[in-house]
Amino acid sequence: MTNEDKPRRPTISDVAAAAGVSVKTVSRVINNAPSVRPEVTDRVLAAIGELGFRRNHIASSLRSGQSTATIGLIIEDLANPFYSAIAAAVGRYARERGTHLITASSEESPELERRLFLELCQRRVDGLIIVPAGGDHSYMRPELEMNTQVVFLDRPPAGILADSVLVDNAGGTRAGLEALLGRGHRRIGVISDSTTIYTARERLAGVRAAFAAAGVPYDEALVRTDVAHPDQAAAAATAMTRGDDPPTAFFCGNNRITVGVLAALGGLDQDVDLLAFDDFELADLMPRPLTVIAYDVGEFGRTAAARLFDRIGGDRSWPAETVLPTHLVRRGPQPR
Amino acid sequence: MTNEDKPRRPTISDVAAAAGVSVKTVSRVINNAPSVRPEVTDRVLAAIGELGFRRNHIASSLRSGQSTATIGLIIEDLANPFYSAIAAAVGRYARERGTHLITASSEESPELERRLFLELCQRRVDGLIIVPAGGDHSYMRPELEMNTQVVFLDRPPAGILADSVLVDNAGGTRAGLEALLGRGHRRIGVISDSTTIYTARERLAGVRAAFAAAGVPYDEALVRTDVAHPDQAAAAATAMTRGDDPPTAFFCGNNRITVGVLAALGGLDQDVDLLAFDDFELADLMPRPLTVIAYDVGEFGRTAAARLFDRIGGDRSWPAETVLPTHLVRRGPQPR
DNA sequence: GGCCGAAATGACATCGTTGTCAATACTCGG
DNA sequence: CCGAGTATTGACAACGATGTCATTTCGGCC
Repeated sequence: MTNEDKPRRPTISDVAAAAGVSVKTVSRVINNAPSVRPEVTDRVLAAIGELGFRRNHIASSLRSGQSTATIGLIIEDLANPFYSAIAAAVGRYARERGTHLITASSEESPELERRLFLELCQRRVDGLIIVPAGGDHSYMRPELEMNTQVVFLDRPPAGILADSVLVDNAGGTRAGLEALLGRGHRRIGVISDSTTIYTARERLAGVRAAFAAAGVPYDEALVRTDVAHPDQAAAAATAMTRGDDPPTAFFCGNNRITVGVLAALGGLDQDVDLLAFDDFELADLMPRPLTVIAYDVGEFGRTAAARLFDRIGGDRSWPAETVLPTHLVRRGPQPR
Repeated sequence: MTNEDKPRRPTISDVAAAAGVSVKTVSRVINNAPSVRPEVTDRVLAAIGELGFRRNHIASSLRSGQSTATIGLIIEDLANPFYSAIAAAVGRYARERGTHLITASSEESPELERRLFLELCQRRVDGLIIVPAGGDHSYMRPELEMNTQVVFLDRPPAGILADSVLVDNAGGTRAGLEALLGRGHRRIGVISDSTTIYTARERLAGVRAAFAAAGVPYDEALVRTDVAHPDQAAAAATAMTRGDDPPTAFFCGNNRITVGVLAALGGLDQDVDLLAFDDFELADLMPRPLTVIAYDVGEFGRTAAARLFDRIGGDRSWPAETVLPTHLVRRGPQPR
């Protein structure tokens, strides 16, 4: 005869009934509001414990209207260590501020990015950090005007004004290439992601600048763009090494490409030198010389998160672009 | 004089006013409910477009009460590629079902796990996938009874009955060790995570079983547990190799340990053989023979997600334990 | 003892949406 | 042209919490 088959969660009003007080008093106790006698507080807390009551965060944030204590993160692909490092940093930063994180992968599709963004807005996240896939973000404008905060990470916004946190793609790449050139390399294979992507364009610009400054011709035959997957990078590297007058070094435009090129070169051709944008964990164990254009990815994520929380906290200053520096690190076989 | 400084989001009732219909009719249009004349639908849609209205998902799920179209994922550390691969798989599976994912890292703390779990329940997630850090999950019982679905991943629940999805830790490890023993190794260093962790215990059991079956003594001096960080693993490996009668092979109990051991061994001692639980991306480029106990991590996550969605969909069958098989893969320098 | 201000408490409206149910409009058959 | 049945629409309550404001209670003081 008990209706245990009806597992309704206890509400604030169940607690009120059990404790013999009004719902408002229960609300006060839950929120540590003043003006509740200790004795009543105890009674309410007892009822809460007994019923296993937990405040419905949904209802709470609907009523109070302001904060859902949730932020969104839209990245390209969580399985990519670069992005998961960002997600981890952002998640930790958020957690330290009592905020939860909804992560979504846009899979590099502008359309999906847009859908995810709007869905997260419907959930009334307090703000979003986004690594944009699309080239036009004017669709965000209404949401921005309605007080949703957005910080762009790794790539700047287009068509709207918003904070962004970037790395020094061109400068880092140029410095890296200058190092390669300084080591005597003249034929350098360049493998890049799609030039629709900001970072790829910037990095290629860095390549060109370095070549130009050194007076080395930019041989189109040694440049391959639109490489979206390690396998394609491997194929491109293999093709280049098979040509006549093959490259003596490669520039890998991102961590996915580096993986592909490393796999293609395998344990052979120890002489081929590598310059890679993005550091990675096992870099030192790679069987060949390797210079990485490195930066603190955790810091990258934290910086964006800090900016976002400033905005959520009410900062209405003019949007700013923050650029993180890179530095070169020699990896691979350590000379002993 | 305009009050644009008051960026209130338009509500369903603003739309109703603009379209000259009742809120209920707007609600019908939003939800594709039948019985709205096309002409009225158009009028409402026009108003929606004009005002930039977006349904408040918070209010919606509060009212309808059932689903928030959100699930939670509690893992140890999103920065670990193993967990990020899981998160990516779960996220994708969820997204394909119109569900969002809140990811949280417990940092291997039972207390934090508990807090995160309860917080996510307060947000009324439809269900959770959890890689538990704690050894007692009876605190979850009230929530389970109130219809929150939980699937345990990688480690089974303790103190409650719930679905779990595991891998064949003991069997996989035993098979791997048998391979090592078959290759003639007799002194095998074993480096393991804390034995408070289920997977570590199971894998150690697999080690012992393999040793016992082969009649090889289990030398405590070559066993190191409670290794939580690559640096500790590196230190442990270094210490063992410096002993007299050093191991000719190592078993690395998880991917973090493998990283540490690889770093410690560096490019030297090409003869030291490695057996590692968990495959990893650059394994083939490692400078030494390597056997990995591999399994499909994406499948692992998807299996848990599928189970969870079955539960959310109403499956009330008896909780089941699913065990994924492992297989051995030779990695490292390829014989040619 | 009675009065005053502060503390404690509760009644009720409200957040933005959807469920219930009643009211109205329209269709078709006879 | 009427009535039955269906399609369309809206009024109102409700989801579970909190804000507003009124009311009650209490301690202290003259």
